[in-house]
Amino acid sequence: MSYQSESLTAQAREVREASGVSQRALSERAGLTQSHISQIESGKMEPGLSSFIDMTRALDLELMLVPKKLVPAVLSLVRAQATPDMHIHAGQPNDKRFARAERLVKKLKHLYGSSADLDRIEDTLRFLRRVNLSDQEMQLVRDLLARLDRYQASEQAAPVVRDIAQNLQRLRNSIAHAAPSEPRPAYALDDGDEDA
Amino acid sequence: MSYQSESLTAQAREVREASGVSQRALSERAGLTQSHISQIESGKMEPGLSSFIDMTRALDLELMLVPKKLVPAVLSLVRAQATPDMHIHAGQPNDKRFARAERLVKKLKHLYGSSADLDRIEDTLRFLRRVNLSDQEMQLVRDLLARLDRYQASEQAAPVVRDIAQNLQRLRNSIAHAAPSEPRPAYALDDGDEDA
DNA sequence: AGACACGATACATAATCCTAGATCAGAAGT
DNA sequence: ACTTCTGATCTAGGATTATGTATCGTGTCT
Repeated sequence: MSYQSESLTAQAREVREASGVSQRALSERAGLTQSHISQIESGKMEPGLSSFIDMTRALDLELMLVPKKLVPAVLSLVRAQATPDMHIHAGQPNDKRFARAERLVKKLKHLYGSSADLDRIEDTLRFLRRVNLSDQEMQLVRDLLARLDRYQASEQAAPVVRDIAQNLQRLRNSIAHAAPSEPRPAYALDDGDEDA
Repeated sequence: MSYQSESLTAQAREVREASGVSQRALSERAGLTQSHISQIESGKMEPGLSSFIDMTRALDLELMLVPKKLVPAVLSLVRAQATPDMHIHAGQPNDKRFARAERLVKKLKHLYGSSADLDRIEDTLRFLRRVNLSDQEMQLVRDLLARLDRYQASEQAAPVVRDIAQNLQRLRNSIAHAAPSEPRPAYALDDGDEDA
């Protein structure tokens, strides 16, 4: 079973993992089952072309046909853009966003009293602030903070806040546990446009 | 069934046709059946990923995963090479002459086996076909093709074929290098127009 | 320890790919 | 007219994919 597609499926997996998307989450977005994705990624089964397209599109990738001669050029193009920053040192306008978020949390604590969840959020934000985030990760943070902003006044903010805290922490963990020296995904993961 | 892969399969078909390869010839090289290829190309069936890879590799194409963001860049790269210069325009009576010539070459390859020279001629013809030629240039091509026609049956066609190949390539190079189109596409693509 | 999310695996069922033939109409070449 | 080559279709049958659901072991977070 020396599949010639192993390189492609491996790339897809790298991108998925680098983006912090679980097989289950991906399966929803792509319209496939988790078990299906697992088998594809581990090379236990050869996907149909359309399944693979569904899967990669959900990862913000496009499957393209390139003349063999141009493969090296395309590769270098992709790699160049692939790892623009990642953790390397920090930031910029994001700082403002974090500052705003931290102020918001403080205000919430003042208004409704501290809660474990709010503490957790505060904590995690402090951590995330000094890590340089990929575009995708930053997008996630942005979304979560936007949600926090939206629900701050709501009556039943509690469960939402809890969910946000969880998500932030999950992101933190994925970064903290990312294999130390090796794991730069070698592939792109930035998308970054479109907010919804 | 609006498959999301139709664009890819259509592209593959274009390349196949542009290369003058029949479905049957391709089916041999790719290890698939002709009927299979027909159905894939006409969108009547969705190929498996590995079938599609077999098929495209036999066409000197690679299936690559590209971040959506880079798609336009890659596309322009690919187009730059696909269209060496293209004085654009013109599908005229010359087309017929070229078609005939290409068939002739194919026949020769079939009869006497491929040779580097025949390959070169085939290649060059494909290029010249889409270029708008001056009367003088066209005259030259006409003469060369006539010679090819004349000597095809000859015992010692080899040196003649070689000479024709050389002359055609010289013409091609003069056209390809004349155009000042772009300084440097940043990714050189030299499609082998160096003389040998 | 208990709860939970992760990926891997198992299994039955449905769906479809893919092969291996043969055939057919159309375009070309002889 | 006859031959040859092209791409499109058909038939069957065997192989593989894909779904749905459920479970398992591992690790992490409460």
